[in-house]
Formats: sequence, C-alpha cells, structure tokens
Amino acid sequence: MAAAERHNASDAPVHHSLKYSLLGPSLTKAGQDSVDQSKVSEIIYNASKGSKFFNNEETRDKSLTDKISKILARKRQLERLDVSSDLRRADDYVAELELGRDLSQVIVHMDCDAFYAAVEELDRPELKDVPMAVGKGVLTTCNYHARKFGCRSGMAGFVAMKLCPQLICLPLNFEKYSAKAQEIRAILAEYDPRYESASVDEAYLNLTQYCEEHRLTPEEAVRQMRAEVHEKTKVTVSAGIAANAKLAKIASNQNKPNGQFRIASDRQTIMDFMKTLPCRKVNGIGRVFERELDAVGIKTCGDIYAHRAYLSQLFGQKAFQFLMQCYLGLGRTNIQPAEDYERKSVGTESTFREMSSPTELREKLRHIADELEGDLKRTGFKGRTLCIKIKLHTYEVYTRQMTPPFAIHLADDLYKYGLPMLEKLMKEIPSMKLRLMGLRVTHIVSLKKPEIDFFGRQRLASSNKLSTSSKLSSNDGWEVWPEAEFEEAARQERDEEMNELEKLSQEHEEQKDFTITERAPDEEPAPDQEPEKWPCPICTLPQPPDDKSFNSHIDFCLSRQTIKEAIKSTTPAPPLPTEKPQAATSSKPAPARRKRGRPKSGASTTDNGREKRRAFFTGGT
DNA sequence: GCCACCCGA
DNA sequence: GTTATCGGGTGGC
Repeated sequence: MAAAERHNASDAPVHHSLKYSLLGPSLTKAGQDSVDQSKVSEIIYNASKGSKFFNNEETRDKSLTDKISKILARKRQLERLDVSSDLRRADDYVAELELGRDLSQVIVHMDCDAFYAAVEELDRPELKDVPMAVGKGVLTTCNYHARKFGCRSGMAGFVAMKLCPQLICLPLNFEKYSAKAQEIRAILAEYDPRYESASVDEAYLNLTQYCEEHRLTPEEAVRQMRAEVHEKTKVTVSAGIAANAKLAKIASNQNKPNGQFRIASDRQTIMDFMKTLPCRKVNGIGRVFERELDAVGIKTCGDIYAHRAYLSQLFGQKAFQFLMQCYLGLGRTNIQPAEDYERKSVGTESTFREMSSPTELREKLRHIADELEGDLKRTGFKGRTLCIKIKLHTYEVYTRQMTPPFAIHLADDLYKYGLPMLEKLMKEIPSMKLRLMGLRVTHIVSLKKPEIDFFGRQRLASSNKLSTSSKLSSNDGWEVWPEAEFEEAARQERDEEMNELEKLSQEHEEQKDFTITERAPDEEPAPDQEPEKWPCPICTLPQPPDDKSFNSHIDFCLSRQTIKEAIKSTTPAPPLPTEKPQAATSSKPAPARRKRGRPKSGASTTDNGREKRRAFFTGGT
C-alpha cells in the first residue's frame, strides 16, 4: 500500500504533460470552468493507467518531449546566431498583413449549445436535469450537468462513468440531429443566404448586408437571430461577432451557453484581445502545438510577437504565417457555402475486436471495400490513388498507398489493389494484431455531370447571387467571364476528363502494363491521324479527346489558360496552394517507426450532413 | 513529386 | 473498454 502510494507520488510529476494530454482535445470547451481539473485528471489517469491506449499515449508523450527538446536546442542555437534577416522578414510580413487588414465585415460564428444532447433533451425533457451524454464508447457530446463532473466530448465512455457514475449515455441518432440542423439552417439563410456550415452544429455568416438593410447593430441582429432560432427550434445557440472568422469563432466560445460576444472591429481592441488570449483558444492550435509553443515561451497570442524571428525556423513557414496572423487577430472574411469547397478524398475505416488471422483480415478488408464502394457511389467519385490504414493492437498506425492503372470505385477493385498492401504489411509486421482497418481514395475524380467548374468545385445552383451582390467580393474574377461561355468551357473540360479516364480504363483492360504515352519529339505521327503533337503540350492530355482535332483542342486549352490566368491575376492576396498534378507508382518498402510532423489545419463542414474540411493555415485575411 | 506520418477539428 | 472522417503540413527520398 505504502509502496504503491510512493510509486504514485514518484511518477506523478513525470507524467505531468501526459496527464494534461489525457484531459483530451476539448479542454477549452465551455462548461468546465468550475471543475477541479487536477482531480479530474487524476481520475482519468488512474482509469486509463496500464491500458494499451495509455501506453501508446505515454509513448507519444515521450516522443513529443524529445521533439520539444530538439526545438529548444534549435532555439538556443538561433539565439546565438544572427537572425536579423528573419526578423526583417517577419516585420515585413507584419506590415504586409497590416495593410490587408479588413475591418469592414460583420462576421458571425454561431454554435449550438451541446447540440446532440440538446436535441435528445427535446424528446426526453426529464434528461435536462440530469448528467447526460450522447455516444457510446466515446462521448460525442454531453450536457452541462455532465460537464460539471469533468465529462467532455471525445472522452471514453468508461472514463466518463468513473467521473460521473450516474451519467446517462444515449446512442447516436444522426438523422434526428441533421433534421434539426436543417431547421436551424433555414433560419440562418434568412440572415445570410451564403452562410457557411462548418459542421452540423456550427456555421459562419456574413451579416454586413443584413445589418445595413435592416438598420441593426451586429449585436441586435445576432440577438434577433438567436431568439428566432430558439423560438422556432427550441435549441439555444451561442454566437461570436467580429471582423473575421477566426475572431468570431473565438468569441462564440466566450459566453457559452446561450450567449453572445462581440469583439469590436477596431484594431486596438483586437490587438488587446489577442494579447492575453491563450494560444490554445485559437482554432488550429491543439494539444501538441500548444505544448511546443509553451516550451519556447509562448502562452498567449501576444507572446508570439517577441518570438517572431525564430518561428519560421522552429515551426516552419506556414506555422510562422499562421502565428503572425494570430498575433494580429487576422482571419478570413470570405464566408461561402460549404458546397463551394472541393472534396479531396473519400474513405472509411472501422475499429473492431483485435484480430490477427490473415483470413479474417482479408475478410475485413473485403468488407471495408464494400463499404467504400457504397460511399463512392453515394458521393459520385472514383479515386486514382488507394490508401490503406491499419492500427495495431498497440495503437500504432501505419498507412500505405498505391496508384492503380485507372481510377477505381468498385469494391472488387478496391479489394484487389488493397490486398497486396495488406499482405505486404503482414509480412513486414510479423503476427500483427489489428484493431482498425481503413481504405481511402484520393486524387478523386467526380462522376457527377452537373456543374463542375475549373477548380473541380461544385458551382452554385442559383448563380444569380454571385453576379448581383455588389458587396460580395467582386474581386474574385467570376464576373469577368460570361456565364454561358464559362459553363461551356467547364462542360468541355468535364467531358475530356471523362474521356481520358475511360480511355485509361480500357487501355488497361487490354494491355497489362500501361504507361502514359510519351512520344519522342521527332517520332512520326501515326498514319491516319491528323497533323498533331499529342500529348497536348498545354494540358498533357496523352491523346485526342473523343473526336476532337488537335487544333480545336489546343484552342480550348489556350482559352482555358487565359481564363485561369485572368482569375489568378484578379484573385486577391492569399497564396493558394499550388496545383498538384497526379501520378504515382506503387508503394515503397517500410522504414516505419515514429516520427513527428507539423500541425496545421482544421474545420469541418457537411455536404448532406457528412464531414468535409478546410484549411486555415493557408487561409488569407 | 510521391510517400508516410502527424496534427487538428 | 478510448471513434470516424477529412484536409493539410512536413520531411525524407
């Protein structure tokens, strides 16, 4: 007994960061201000101790500690070096950002309070007065009674039960939640028809126009909107009002639940607000990045400035830019429907009881392939690259990818190309026991005929809003090109891609090892073909799309180039990620074992109620 | 330019 | 007894 206690006492301080990490990713969420975190932490720690999950967390914690000591060593090194050029670059960047600061928009982030739990409470009002959570295994959310006990979203169910034995856990009912979400969205649309849903229960709105037209202050408009939502749907929402999305998001957490908060749109107010704001409050800074920043002496966004000369070298260019924008309180002001964002991948994965038998694992893969086929059918995509993911019983994760000779979407193909990767992993990791398997396709190709624009994004059903709204970014270049011409060009490009794909597929069926035809420049054109120089020097299409002549194809390509250039040159600041062409070979041998990458990214939205995401590290101001 | 891995929501 | 899905960044090669 005494020995055990002594042991506890001695290893507790060592595990300080681990305990903090075990508190979970949603530590900054509302409702736990009055909670004794150290007590909660002890309970979680003791409930988890010794489990495989815990051991994995411990490993991760150690390697993060190692990584941090490297960062610190690098920092000490930099402090002895001449960083004046980095300092100047940082100051130039600040000046540039400051020039682009836009305080003219009224951006609102609205967030439903404990949404899933709130919806369940509507059906069963008696649950309002007791601690209750939604989600089995892992809590998806919980009501404010439960939060008083330290329960939080993302927490393991059994841990939550340790914290609060009387906790009632309900199963998820997504249909119910999306139905309610639709009711709410209908109201949001009255305030901003181009509102952007960030997830089922969150949305961004630009109320600039609404406030002007109705002669309302932002506070009044938001109060009215929240009241209307509450009245019509019986759900309470919190909201943040500010000059940009990043600030609005932070503000919406300020007076939760059922409250609102405005950060006034003047520079000094914003700077003062950021000065004392803990970094972790910013969307995109999670547990890991928080620890890294803390280690170099950055706890609040205000602290960032003093370290500006080192950030790029310590955390990378993107993180540097992101952090400087945090310091200045800058964020994006363009709010747009989630459908305007381009999906990049479709995948599925599932956790199961540990298994190691090759036969069972193959069956599992087949099942996942079936699932993915269903998802691809529903969403209307094929994928050029197939990725497999496995999680061992130790929680170690491995991924492998390969590129089939043509874009795939059928379960048979998903399985056929996935299996070799799985088999190879089984060889590399003797007697491996798995707890999760997943498949995902990337470099996806849309099979949907309708409305795909040059960038692969879906266009709006009703495009009139775009051209008529004067306030809304007239600088994005859309208006430059007549609608009809645009549509036609988009249609052509679609058709060409389809043709190319079909060709590739057929080609494959005929000859096993297909390679992109790369003809030597001096080679003779095939006899009965028109004078041409395939592959196309502009779009690299290997051969004539359908019955198009080379010249007409070139015309099309050239016009498309100029359109793209026009759009690019009229598009404002943020350096968009460069377009990445695709093509790949099969998977490589596995060096394996842990490494650490850099953080960055986030935000999720839904198309039909499902997930999607977007970047803020790249997001402009 | 691809791949594997990691982070965050 | 610790999820599922997606986007993005980094570093190695």
